[in-house]
Amino acid sequence: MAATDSENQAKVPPRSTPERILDAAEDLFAEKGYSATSLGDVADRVGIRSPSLYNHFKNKEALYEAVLERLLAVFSAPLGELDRGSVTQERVFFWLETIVRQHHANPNLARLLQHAALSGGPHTNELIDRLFSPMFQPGANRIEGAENTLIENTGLQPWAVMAFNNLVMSYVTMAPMYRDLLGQDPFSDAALDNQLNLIRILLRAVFEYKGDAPLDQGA
Amino acid sequence: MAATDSENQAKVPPRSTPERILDAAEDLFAEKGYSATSLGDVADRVGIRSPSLYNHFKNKEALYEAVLERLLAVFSAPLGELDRGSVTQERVFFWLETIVRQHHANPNLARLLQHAALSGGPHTNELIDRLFSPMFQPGANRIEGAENTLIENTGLQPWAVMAFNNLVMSYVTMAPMYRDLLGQDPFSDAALDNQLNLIRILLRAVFEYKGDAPLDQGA
DNA sequence: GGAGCCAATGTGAATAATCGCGCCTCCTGA
DNA sequence: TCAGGAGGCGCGATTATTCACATTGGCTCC
Repeated sequence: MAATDSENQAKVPPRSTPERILDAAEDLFAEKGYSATSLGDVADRVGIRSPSLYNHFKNKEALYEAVLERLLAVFSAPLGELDRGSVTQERVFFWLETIVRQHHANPNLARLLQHAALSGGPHTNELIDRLFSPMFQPGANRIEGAENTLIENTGLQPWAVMAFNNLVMSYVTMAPMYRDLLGQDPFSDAALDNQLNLIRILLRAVFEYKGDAPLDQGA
Repeated sequence: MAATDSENQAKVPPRSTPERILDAAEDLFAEKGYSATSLGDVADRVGIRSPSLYNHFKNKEALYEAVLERLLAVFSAPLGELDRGSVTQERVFFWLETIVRQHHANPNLARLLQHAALSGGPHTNELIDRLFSPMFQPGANRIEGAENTLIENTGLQPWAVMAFNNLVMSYVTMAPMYRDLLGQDPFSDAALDNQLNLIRILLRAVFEYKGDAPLDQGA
């Protein structure tokens, strides 16, 4: 039903100026980080002069906030979706798959978050809270369907959550480095399948690990 | 004998000015990235004025190169160490453990690399080659001790290499975000143990995965 | 052991470019 | 007609970089 684009009606023919500014700013903030992004670059990409930006956003920080807000709105939906109901291996995987696909479709949130983790910047703490708190909520990620010793016995559960999250996000932020090494466009459909397959394998390990037979040293 | 410093310690060589510049620049480049780091910040941290930097380094880019070179010298040794001999699960784990410990001891390489992956910067391609090529060398990472179907059948081997590498590096670059959520200093010894335990579990999954019983959809 | 010298290393001042940002004017379309 | 949105202009701060200059420490030669 989104097929009303180029032909007949008034909706969405050209994006509005604020939207085009947000688009450009999102890409640039994600690539260079907050402080290294200049408003001149943003304006150039939109096709206007930098003072004109101030007709739409109070200042650089407000523009950054708006970019964050728009990204968070897209990603917040699936993040809280695992809270309700029993957490089975299948549900976790489909939850991860959703997030992976979302990051593939728009890699900018992961990139922005990585910049924030490295260098700080405005609203970093708020950003962390809104993205990560849902995942570490007491009750979230509580495995009920299986007697998983990983969670209860070794106390590694939050570490596993962190690891899988890092896996998904660092794929986006680091993949360009592997383009040559993998011999594949990291954002192609085939690459996405490969990444999902590997995640499935690793997820099985976490779910089925019973704590027996450590590699070669006492736990 | 040569103890003319403060006490009678044998070794307290006061770091030379170039070394102190490199120390400061490494921290700042790792935190803010190349372009967002100002030479004034570097000079301030050393305790000199920024023009004095030019007595020791040709320009900002040369300083950055020197920082990279010094870091690569530390990390290049274990990277090529897996090339020779059979690749067993134990050897891979100890190899990973070495790298993890090195990143914990000096997180700056991972941070610098992450900045380069996101924003580019001088010598990024060279940096990628020198760090990642050894891992993807034909012959490297060739599992001989076990009949691992992951490698040969599913073609996921380079993806697994990439995933574990991302796991190690993104721990360093993202861990600060999890400090509150994990309730632990991510760079403490206890945290390091937890990370190593999880890596061990995931590594077993990759080694022992035989390709049977995909989660719930045909391979 | 001075006198002279040079290279190394620091400094402040100056330059040109770029930055975020405010002011003010002009154009356009409803 | 009129207001919103774009551009021109410019201020003040910061950037990398250069230069002229002061100070040092060690070297040689008498």
